[in-house]
Order: sequence, then C-alpha cells, then structure tokens
Amino acid sequence: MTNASPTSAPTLTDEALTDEALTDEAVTEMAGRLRFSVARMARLLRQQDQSGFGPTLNAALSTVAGHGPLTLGELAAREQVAPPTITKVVEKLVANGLVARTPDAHDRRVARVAITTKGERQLQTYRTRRTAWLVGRLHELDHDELVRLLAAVDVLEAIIAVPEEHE
Amino acid sequence: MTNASPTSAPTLTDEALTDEALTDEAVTEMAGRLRFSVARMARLLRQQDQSGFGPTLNAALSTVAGHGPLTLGELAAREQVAPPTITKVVEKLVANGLVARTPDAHDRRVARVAITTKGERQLQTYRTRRTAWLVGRLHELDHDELVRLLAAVDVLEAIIAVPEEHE
DNA sequence: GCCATATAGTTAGTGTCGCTAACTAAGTGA
DNA sequence: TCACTTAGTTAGCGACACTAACTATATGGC
Repeated sequence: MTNASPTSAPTLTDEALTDEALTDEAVTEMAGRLRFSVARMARLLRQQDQSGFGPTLNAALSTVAGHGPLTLGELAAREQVAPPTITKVVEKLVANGLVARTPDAHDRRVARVAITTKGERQLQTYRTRRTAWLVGRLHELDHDELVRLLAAVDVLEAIIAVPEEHE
Repeated sequence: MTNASPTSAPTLTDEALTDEALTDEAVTEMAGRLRFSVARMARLLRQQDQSGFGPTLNAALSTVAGHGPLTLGELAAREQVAPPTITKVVEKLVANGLVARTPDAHDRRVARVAITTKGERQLQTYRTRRTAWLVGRLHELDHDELVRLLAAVDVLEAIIAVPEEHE
C-alpha cells in the first residue's frame, strides 16, 4: 500500500490536482464520495464508542467546557440541533453530574449550563480512549496519506462551521 | 508546550507538511478533530436529506446496485452492519420496489437482493439532489481548499474500507 | 437414516439521536 | 392590561443500530 493509486478515481484526482479548474461535475462527484465516507465513518465511530455517552453528549460537553457557561439556546445553536434535543442532552449530562445547571437571576426563563469538575475529569479521561480506534486506523496509513488527511481537516471544519451571526 | 493551542492549527499543519515525523500526539489530536468533524457533518447531512430515504438505505441501495445481487449476509458485511439491521433495510427497500428479493434455489436459507429498474432510476434521480447541500458548501471553498479536500477523500475511503477477506 | 452442530436470516426488545407540534412560563411594550 | 415574543419543556414520532433469542435449513459423523 505504499503506492499512490487512488482506489476509485485516479484520472479525476490527477486532473484535479494539476489542472486549474475543478468542474462542477468533479465537485459533485467529490461531494458524493465525501457524503458516503462521512456517513459510514460516523457509524463506525459510533459502533466503537463504548463509553455509553454517544458522540452527541460528548460534543455538547466539550462545547460547554470550551465556551464557558452557555444558555441552552446558545448551546443548541452551537451544536446545530433543535431546542428539544438540547433539553434531553442537558438532562443526561446533569443527571450524570457532568454539567451544572443554574437559572439566570434576571431572566427566569433562561438557564445556563457550566461544566463541573467531574465533567472536566471525564472529558480528560475519555478524550484519548474515545479516539483510540481512529488513531489505530490512522497508524495504518502511510506518511503521505496522513499529511493529506491532516491538510483536509481544516477544510472539514470550515464546512461544518456555524454560519457567523453578525452581532 | 512551546506553541499555542492548536485549535485550528496553522502551526501544526505547517510543521507536519514540512517535517518528516507526525508525532503520536499530533495523530491523536488529528483523530479528535476528525472524529468531531465527521460526527457533526454526518448529522448535518442527515438534516438536509429530504428524500425520506436516509443515508443508510441509500448506501445499501447503492451497494446493491454496484455489486450485483448479494445475499443479505454479504450486504451486511459490506455495509458493516449487524444482520438484523440489514433485514430491516432490505424490508424497506423491497417495500418501495427498489430491490427485488429472491430465494436461493440450492440453499433455501439464503436470499439474494438485486436492484430493480425503479431502484436504478431512483438512484439516478436522487444522486444529484442528495448532495446538493454539500455541493453548495463546497462551492464556498476556495480552490486550494477544494484540492486539499479532494486529496483526502481517498484517504477517508481507505479508513472506512472493509478489511479484506482473503478468499 | 438420524442427531449434533453450524449457518442464514428473522423477531423481539432496547437505546440513542433527532425532529415537529404544541405547550408553559416569563419578559416586553403599547 | 392584553397581545406578543422568547426560552425552554413535554409529548409523540421516526430513523437507525444493537444484542439475545429464535426459526428454518443444511451438513457431517456415525
């Protein structure tokens, strides 16, 4: 597997890398492949997750950890899920003591969630474990493949980024 | 900890591209980011899917289309899904007339599924529509980003590939 | 021929994740 | 005060995926 022959579309890839224009057709085909890969990989990741806390809970916890106390609405927006979903997510996190929920003093409709010490500990503990499977897969790649993937991670992040609110 | 936190890490990327070794640490961090991106993107894709046939049904249909008639077991293996899951999937596909199910003549335990004309038509019709959202996102990227992403799609496909059976 | 075992697929039951619609509770403003 | 808006919840649904246990069929030894 040292060689660079792309599995499905050698011609397309070569052309695209050297040639200036990516045709609409090329972009569409790429989208199809990306879609497929992402869907499958998401399932594989979920299958590997032994922790009992699925990717959703984890992502939410991690967001709360990274972006300070958030209202439920803010969290929902960041996670790009509907409000009822966040209610359930927070319920579970609270039930497990990973986040604390406090009502706003001035506006009693809003509630804020902040990570707890236990939540931080858990995040630390599982951060490695959770990606172990994927790390294993990555180790099977050669250096060139790893570099290509790394170069693309930024792009993936850009694609999924929440559209900026101009406040 | 000489350098800044590599959240969207230009530094890390530069190093990796020029430097020979990707440290274990770098690979682990990359895995974490990839995991996150993939999970979220999978959800976004599902949200965008108006077709009523989720990614799973679609993937299965596409596999049946591409790899001729398959037994349910073979299909489950290719889709990397447990047998009961495939039963349900095939049920739905059959109910919608997208695949045909025929019992094996010699071994009455096994059943084979093959794509129907209607299934092929539907695959054609929705192939574009299904990726429209993603294509839109991709069009917002600049050329360099597109190229980087394209270069990585092969790698993603390698990661999710079914481990080869030496038949 | 007959039983033990293996294989293919199904049924039953469970769990996660996510949605929409409809609701409660609380703040805002004419 | 009454209409409107906003934050979050409840209820009910559906897709997707699993494990455990089952049915039906095949196969191999004796």
